[in-house]
Amino acid sequence: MKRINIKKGQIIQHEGDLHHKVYYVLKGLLRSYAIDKNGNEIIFMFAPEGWTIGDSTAAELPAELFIDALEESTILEFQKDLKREEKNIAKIIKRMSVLQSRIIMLLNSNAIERYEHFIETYPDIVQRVPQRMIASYLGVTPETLSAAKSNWKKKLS
Amino acid sequence: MKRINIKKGQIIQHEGDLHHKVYYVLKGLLRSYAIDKNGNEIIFMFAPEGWTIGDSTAAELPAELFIDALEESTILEFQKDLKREEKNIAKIIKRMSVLQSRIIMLLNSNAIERYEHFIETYPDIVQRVPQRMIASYLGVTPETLSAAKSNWKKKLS
DNA sequence: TAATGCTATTGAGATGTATCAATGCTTGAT
DNA sequence: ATCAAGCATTGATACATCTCAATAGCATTA
Repeated sequence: MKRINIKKGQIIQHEGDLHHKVYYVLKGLLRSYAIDKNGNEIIFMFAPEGWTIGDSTAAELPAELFIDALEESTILEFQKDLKREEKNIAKIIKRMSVLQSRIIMLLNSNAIERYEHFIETYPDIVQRVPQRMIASYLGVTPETLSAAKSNWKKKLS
Repeated sequence: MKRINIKKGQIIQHEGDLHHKVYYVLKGLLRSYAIDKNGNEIIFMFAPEGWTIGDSTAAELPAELFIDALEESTILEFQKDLKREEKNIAKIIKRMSVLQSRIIMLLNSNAIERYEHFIETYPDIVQRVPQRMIASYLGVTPETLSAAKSNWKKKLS
């Protein structure tokens, strides 16, 4: 276990890396993301204080995602270890539920519904990341999210 | 642990059920699905022989999904049990990887790319379920999937 | 102060997908 | 054999989202 300070923009896991580690965020904000065939960032998750990131893939497999810091952060780095993960089995199953809910949301909701759900679920993160990254997390373009918000406000008034 | 035969169409888990069980498929084909606000089925997963279904949610939480049989099936029913799941931690983490990949696919691919990926990944299932259910799993309407396949074949020739 | 880069917004037009209706096909039941 | 139900396909139209370009705001830096 190692305590590490990382700067904004610093990448701590590259796609294809083999030796997996798990990161617990003490302070700051990290994200994981993929790069698609057109070079676009696809944001998979955000990890603020108290979250763990880098744990959804098997240690034998190469990482599919990059992980970097969106703010100056302090993290704890752990070696991947089934024994430890066994102790956190309840937490892992809870995270599976979250992934399941997100899949169902992606299967049947539109841009504005996804955004509403996001701000309800992660109100703190909304303030801390650029809107274009939220758009990426939601699976829409920044322009679409902006327009959807605009229509949404009109409707409310 | 109980061995159970179920008929095509029979529902073995209802949304909102509290006491969770896990089902291992010996023979046949099951699926899990949600019903959205418009009454549409949203298919979350298929489970043919050798698969486990009903394990992605915490036992304390009410089920979000229905589970039923798409073919006459034989299953083993287990009580949910963290001790047993600890032994399968590697399997659970592998399933998390699958969910992660599916999310990334839903975030950035269109109907035909999703379909291509599906038939490569689950070639056996394609033959066994109606196409409208595959469309639901992919997050598109049956009409869109049908049209996408048609365009796709034209492109190939 | 001015200049640069990053971001959010807006609009126009193109593309993808949904909705609705009609048709023909297959399957299972009577 | 007939009938009914479910399914896949097709086409027309509406809607959602994407792409591209222009603009303005804001922060950082020269």
